[in-house]
Amino acid sequence: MDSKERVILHIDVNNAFLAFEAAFRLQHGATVDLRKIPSAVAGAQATRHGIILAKSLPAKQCGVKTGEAIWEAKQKCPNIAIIHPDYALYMCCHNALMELLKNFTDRMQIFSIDECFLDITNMELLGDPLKTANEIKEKIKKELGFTVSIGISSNKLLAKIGSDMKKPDAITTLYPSELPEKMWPLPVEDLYMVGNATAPKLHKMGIFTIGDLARCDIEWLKYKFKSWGILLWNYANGIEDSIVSGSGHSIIKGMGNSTTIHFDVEDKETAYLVLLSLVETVGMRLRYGGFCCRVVSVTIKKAEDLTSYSHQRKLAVPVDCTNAIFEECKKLFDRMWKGEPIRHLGVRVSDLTASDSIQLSFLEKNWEKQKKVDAVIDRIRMKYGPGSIVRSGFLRSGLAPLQGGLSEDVSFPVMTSIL
DNA sequence: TCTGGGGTCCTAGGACCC
DNA sequence: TCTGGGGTCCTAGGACCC
Repeated sequence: MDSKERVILHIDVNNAFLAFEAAFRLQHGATVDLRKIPSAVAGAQATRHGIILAKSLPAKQCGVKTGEAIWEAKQKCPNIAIIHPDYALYMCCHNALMELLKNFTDRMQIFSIDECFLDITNMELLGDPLKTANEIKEKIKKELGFTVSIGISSNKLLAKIGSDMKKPDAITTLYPSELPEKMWPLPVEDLYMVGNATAPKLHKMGIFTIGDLARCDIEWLKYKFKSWGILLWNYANGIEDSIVSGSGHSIIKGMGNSTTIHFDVEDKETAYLVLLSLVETVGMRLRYGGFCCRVVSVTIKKAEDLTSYSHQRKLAVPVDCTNAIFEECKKLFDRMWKGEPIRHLGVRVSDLTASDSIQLSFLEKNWEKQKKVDAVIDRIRMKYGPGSIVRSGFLRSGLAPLQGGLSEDVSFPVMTSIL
């Protein structure tokens, strides 16, 4: 039995955040299309969130790069228009896009806020895959007002690489038979999973194109990079067979919340307050999802050199109480902090279990009373908004009492090395 | 006026057990 | 006069993605 070749599409919104803004503004009477002038979506400099999140083509032509600071972008492109991000709008656009795509097939995997895989195997009734892709592309442009790039292949990896090859508003096929001609001449850093650390190492080994990597001895790569080497070799040869996993099925492994504080934190009390604001949100998300966590971790990013370090601890019993998590965070923080100025703090919980299946332990502090308090606070915030109940410690602190989004916005199955 | 925030997976080393 | 060796769990850090 030979299994039939699959047909996979990868759909990728071009310059997503900027395109969402542009489309929304045009629909609401704007006369200028942000995509046609030098522009970018970037956070506020005053609160030290000023990096480029998305940019227009004219800005890109000036040399503006995603991830760089606003002042750098302005040096290259003095008249660049800066727009502050509106994540609620982006989630609306995301939802609208996914709704539209659902009409083509339910074999669909949401990959990020602006990316999606469709499995259209056995849908010949729609005609040639190119025709289907074109139909999707035009429908999105007409109904949602932004353009996408689509890659077509027989697996997710190649579809994804394909969608990246021609932009914007384009369709590219990248079937295995096309690899020598289309993919192997590309620089090795264009390969999915070859990042800033791996690329220089490969270069040192004389590997500069994806083809160089594909023709490498796999044993040598294995020796050099362990399991990573095998993955790289497979990817360079277009080998990848994960399924398009239907939306919503992926199991969440952990949740985190972190923030760059708009001033350097130099005392413990302020750090505690920031940690609490982060835990408040994580705790609510945890309870909202019906989870308890067993591992709590705290990350500190130093103001001095922007490097970070973290500590974590596994608890004897899973918890979901804001205070329980906060207590642990404080202990972790005390254990690790050496007194240097802090730019950024993060809290993360993992090793999640369903909250209805946990056992009470007589050894750990009993959090039953706290659970009830959390439940009441959650209900009030759900009904009257996150700001309706605030801990008094924040009142004159100049800090936000809750940090980070309360995401009904599904956390995405996000990128793993096994696509 | 320096560089965000949300994820996943892998590895190495130490503790501890048999 | 010897320090083998396998296994699991835990933690810190690094790599990658959007």
